Amino acid sequence: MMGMMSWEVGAAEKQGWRKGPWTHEEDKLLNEYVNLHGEGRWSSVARSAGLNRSGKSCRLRWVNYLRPGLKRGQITPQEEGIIIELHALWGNKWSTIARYLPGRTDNEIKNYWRTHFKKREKSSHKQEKRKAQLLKQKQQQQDNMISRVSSHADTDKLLKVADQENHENQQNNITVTMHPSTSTVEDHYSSILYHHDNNVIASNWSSDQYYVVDEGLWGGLWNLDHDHDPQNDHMDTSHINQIITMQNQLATGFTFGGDSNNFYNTGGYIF
DNA sequence: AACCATGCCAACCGCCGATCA
DNA sequence: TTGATCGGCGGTTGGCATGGT
Repeated sequence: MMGMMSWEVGAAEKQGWRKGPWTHEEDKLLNEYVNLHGEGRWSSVARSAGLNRSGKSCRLRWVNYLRPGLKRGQITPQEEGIIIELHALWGNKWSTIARYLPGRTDNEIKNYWRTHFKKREKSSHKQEKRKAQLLKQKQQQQDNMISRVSSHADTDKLLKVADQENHENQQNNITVTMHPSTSTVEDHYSSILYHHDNNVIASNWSSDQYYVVDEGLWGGLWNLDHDHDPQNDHMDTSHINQIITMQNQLATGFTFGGDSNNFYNTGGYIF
């Protein structure tokens, strides 16, 4: 990456860029410049504003500290709940999670998570190994599912896929439906629900989520690798909460080690 | 009072993908 | 097509504050 040297902070010292905490004067210069010319072109901001800082450093300072509308102070219990839920959905996608917490930065959320939840995460490290094993085992099964579903382009065809799945799963008493809240074909790809005796036992929501049903019951592992981007599909928090509620329902249907509110780190079968 | 552990947070690092000439 | 540049991301570090011994 030699071409990146002028941008990389790692080269800051070689370039003579200043490092370390920002001074009030530097903040003032950056603020004035961005207010006048807008965000972007960070490397020229550094030069034009008379800042002896790398463009990357300027961007970071603006995004995490100077940007208008940033919230200060402690993360509220409500916000914590959202962080927990969205982390359960997407893992360490801090910038994605931050989009659902107005005024909070990805850095802030990341720091908060590290401070408050990292310890709990460690305890489930062993369980992660088990999950990885399961993942490998089921990869082939999952690939088959992806190729089947992604070959269809509209809802009718997707419903046929569901029928096909139903037929294949008849022996196990498993039925397949589409999640009722979906409105686009893309959503349908990621919203197939699996039922057993009228109970939802698995779903395909989110790229990073693998919902494993009780091994004794079915042994299915599904992940449609739907690359969910909240900016593109305009999903709001209430929709997220619907999904989370659904996930909690799913969780209670599994053989979980902890309560459904804490399934994200209980070593349950969602990961 | 001094030391240590821990929490917190701003800032840096390294990498990757998009864009552009 | 290729290399340079830019923007953004997640991971990590280091310094300060605070509380306990």
